[in-house]
Amino acid sequence: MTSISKDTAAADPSSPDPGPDPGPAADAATGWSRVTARDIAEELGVSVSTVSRAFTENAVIAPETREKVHQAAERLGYQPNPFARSLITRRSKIAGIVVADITNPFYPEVLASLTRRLQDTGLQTMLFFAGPGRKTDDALPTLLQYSPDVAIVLAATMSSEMVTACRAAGTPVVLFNRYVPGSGAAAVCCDNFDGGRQVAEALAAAGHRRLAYIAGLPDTSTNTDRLRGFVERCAQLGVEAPIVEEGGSFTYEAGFTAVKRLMDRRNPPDAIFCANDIIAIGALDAARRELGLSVPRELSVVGFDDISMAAWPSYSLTTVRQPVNAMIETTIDEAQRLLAHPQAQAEEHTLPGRLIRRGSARLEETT
Amino acid sequence: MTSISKDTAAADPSSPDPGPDPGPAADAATGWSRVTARDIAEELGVSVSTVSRAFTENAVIAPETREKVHQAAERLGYQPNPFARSLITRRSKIAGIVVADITNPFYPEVLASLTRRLQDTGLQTMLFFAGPGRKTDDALPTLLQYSPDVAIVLAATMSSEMVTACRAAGTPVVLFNRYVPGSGAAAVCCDNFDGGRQVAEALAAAGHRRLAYIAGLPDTSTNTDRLRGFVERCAQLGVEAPIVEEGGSFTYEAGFTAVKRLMDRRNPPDAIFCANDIIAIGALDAARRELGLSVPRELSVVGFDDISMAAWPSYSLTTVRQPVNAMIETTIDEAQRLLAHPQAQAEEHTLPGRLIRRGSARLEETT
DNA sequence: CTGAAAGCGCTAACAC
DNA sequence: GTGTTAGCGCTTTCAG
Repeated sequence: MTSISKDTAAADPSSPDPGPDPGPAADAATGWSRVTARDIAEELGVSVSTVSRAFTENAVIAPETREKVHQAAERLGYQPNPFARSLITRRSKIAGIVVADITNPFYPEVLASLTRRLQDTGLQTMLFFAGPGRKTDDALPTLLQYSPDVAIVLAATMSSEMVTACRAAGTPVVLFNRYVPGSGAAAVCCDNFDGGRQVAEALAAAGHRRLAYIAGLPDTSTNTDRLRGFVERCAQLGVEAPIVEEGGSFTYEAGFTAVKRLMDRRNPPDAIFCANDIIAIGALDAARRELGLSVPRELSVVGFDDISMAAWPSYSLTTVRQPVNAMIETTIDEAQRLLAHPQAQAEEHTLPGRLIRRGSARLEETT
Repeated sequence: MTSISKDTAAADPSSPDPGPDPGPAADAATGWSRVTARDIAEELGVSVSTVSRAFTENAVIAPETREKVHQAAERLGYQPNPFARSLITRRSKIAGIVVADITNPFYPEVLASLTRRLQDTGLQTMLFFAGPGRKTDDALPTLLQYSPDVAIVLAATMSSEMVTACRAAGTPVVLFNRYVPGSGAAAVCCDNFDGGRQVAEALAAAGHRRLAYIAGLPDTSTNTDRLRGFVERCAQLGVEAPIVEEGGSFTYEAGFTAVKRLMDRRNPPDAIFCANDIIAIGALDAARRELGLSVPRELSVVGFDDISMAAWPSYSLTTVRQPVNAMIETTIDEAQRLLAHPQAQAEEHTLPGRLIRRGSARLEETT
């Protein structure tokens, strides 16, 4: 697969070779050497169509012809030009991924797995960064230029007009870890609501009396659903309503500063549920290093995501694990479904999360 | 024969629009539909060439014509198809980025800044993941298919054959944070050798007597250069040669386990220089949580990179800061230079790093 | 300054 | 099964 046209000297009898033979279609001046289907066709004395067919699944072509073409291609270093191809097929074999917040370690992890899985499916990834400062909607026209077979939006909201525009352009959109109700965009999420409930339950069962929530970016479904589940379950269990402290964003600093405000209150909480892991880690650091608190003896901290850092001994963070791999599979499936059936109704998928008990929260009833 | 044969008859003066009025792009607000240059041309009664010229810098076209075209384009939601364009211009306006190790938080940070800066330059990013398990060389043929205007390789080595293949295909390669001597690939690195020297100097000056180095991935220039600078400077300063402990990879776990082996020795070190930050953080965690050591009183730990985590209070890691932004600018400049002058000699750029003194190392002479 | 014509490299009918 | 013929949407000579 690594071969490049090297020793194909005999191919072109007419041209006086300047130095080492660059093979067919070489442009010595620019350094450009791109082997085309025609080069292969001429080399083999077949038509370009035949060469094309050799590289098309389910094309009618004699097996031995295909083999011959593949060999020649290998030898001369030919690969079909995906741009020319997609001009006709109207399939770009490209997935456009929009990332809003790479600061949160959850997303590099997702991005890596997602891209890899996409590659396995034959889709290459084009990456677009939105915020901060750049809205998702702004990144999308550029993305749409490339008419990707699917647009996957990580950690960001988008306007329903934009979703409509994408669909009009034939590009299905799948939101990952967000949903925009009524937008018509497909979405794949962890069950944030239930995750919040699980945390409330575990914390209440362990006898925590005064609960708090450190919020992330307002108006995001992840943030509000986790909170809603948490609050609602507290109410059901007869636990006093949690204090809600605005973090403002899903960042380390948000958690770091919020926890200090929280513990400054007359009546500080004995357990804090954070909108996500990176907030929780910030909170943990501030609690221990700045406030000198012993975790979990004096304060329990719970996160959400289960990023790899959560398992590090320094943090040993109790958290709700998002089923990332399942979410990725679902995302890819949904994308393929939407691509295959352009008229299909976009679906919102919700996958269950699971509370991972580590050391940052006291979760057994103390005796 | 030639391409224009579709509506020779029907496309006369005022074509009566069938049904919904505005023609090909009803949703002006949403900004996109599959509108082609021809739609604009017909709408305006000009030729496709003119439309094309309106979107080409330095093309000869009347300013008011260009304006007219732009307005129509805006109104109908037209954007040039980059694939069709690049078929002719042989410039894809795409940067191919190969990432090997996203586990190391240094790279998401780089990736984000790099992609953003590239976007500012008018280049979109295609992302390819190599290892673990997938070699860089394997990712490159796929990348080359898209004939990106530049290939940027993060954190990975590649064979010089592959570099040659890329150049032959007209794609300049810039290695970021690695170099492969004699490969002919351009490279942008922090001065790892000097970084190692700086650490040796600071550690020696503070009176540390027994030094150690936790190595990362063997045979990478980052790893070996940092070590070389460290060892060499120690020798010059008359400090006993550092113990070298193999970590095996640039990971948290590598640091975590290596430090335990190191401290298990008869004659354990009192200062450890780690091949990068994430190793150092693993080492720090193991030293404190597993071995119960007080840092920096009983053990100094120094990293390399200055990832954002290094500044967190839990770690407060003393480390050598890589000049990431300058490295990115250099990378982009070098890429553009190589693209503009295909025959130009690829250069290896080395930018100075700086030791950031935080709390994980005792760097003043104790009294 | 603009339009007509000729492709870029490829796939997709349609013949044979 | 394979070749021939039309384009995909665009840029680019080359006339005028």
